[in-house]
Amino acid sequence: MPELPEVEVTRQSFADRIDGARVEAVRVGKPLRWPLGVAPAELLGAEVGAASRRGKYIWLPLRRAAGRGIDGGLLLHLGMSGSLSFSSTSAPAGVHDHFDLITSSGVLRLTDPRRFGAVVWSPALDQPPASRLLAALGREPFDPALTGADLHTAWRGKRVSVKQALLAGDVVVGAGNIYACEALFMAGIDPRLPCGRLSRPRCDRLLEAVRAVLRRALEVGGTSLRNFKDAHGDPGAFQFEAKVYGREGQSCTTCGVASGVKIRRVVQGQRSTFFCPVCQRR
DNA sequence: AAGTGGACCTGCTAGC
DNA sequence: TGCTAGCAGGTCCACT
Repeated sequence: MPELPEVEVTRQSFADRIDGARVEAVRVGKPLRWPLGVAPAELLGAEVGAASRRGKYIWLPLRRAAGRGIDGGLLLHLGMSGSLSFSSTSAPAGVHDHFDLITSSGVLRLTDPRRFGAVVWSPALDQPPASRLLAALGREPFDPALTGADLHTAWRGKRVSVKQALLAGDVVVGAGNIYACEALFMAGIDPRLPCGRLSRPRCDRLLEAVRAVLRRALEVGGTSLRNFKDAHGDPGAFQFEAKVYGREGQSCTTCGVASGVKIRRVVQGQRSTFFCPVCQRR
């Protein structure tokens, strides 16, 4: 579920409420992608700080307080199917609830059927294991210093498709399968084009499209394909605005109304890519 | 070195 | 109705 907008919407939906809370208990369910890396008891009594986001990760700082707890933080990732909820009451844990941080302000709960998500303790963001997990991440899409020239430079000479290059997230983070498809549509670029063949102006346009798509998704609370909800339990609405994602065989909203041009689906790097063969050019 | 494919794990849906 | 194949929002790792 979670690409940058979903992660950010989730973060915003609980950050204020958990800030300053005291960790009272920790419940660990089935194993997630990586081990927690700390004995849950070590966290008890720690004070929670302001949750931040880097790429699709959420960093929840913890501080030793009143002689209890441990300095560091939890790095959370929602994987493919994860979501976080924050509620003042602690409902019984369901089969897919694999981590509860029970605090004086409420319970932060990770629900993740496929368990590709993770909750990893780290002594600091810039120390392992967090630093190692974040090391390969590209720039934040809304970093004002990031320009199309950065994409152009990073992709020079590379043969991977621009769609896969976006998904790789080592130049610019945040666009997953849905938003990469949507951004390429908005920019009018064929997703199969080798990224090294993109002209500088098209890199500018692509970055602008990535930003526009992510910004819009943030505005409407992200995409809820199956069951994404923010920590309040509210779903997003971007799925109603997708122009290509999941629309294989349907008419292109831009050119297909009169001409009957249909959205196509191809597989790139074992992921579905949706595009308009007319609007998106090589 | 860059590029490709497999791995992780579970649930849902379309099709027979 | 019941089974199976195929698909799903991510990303790390091993191999060529």
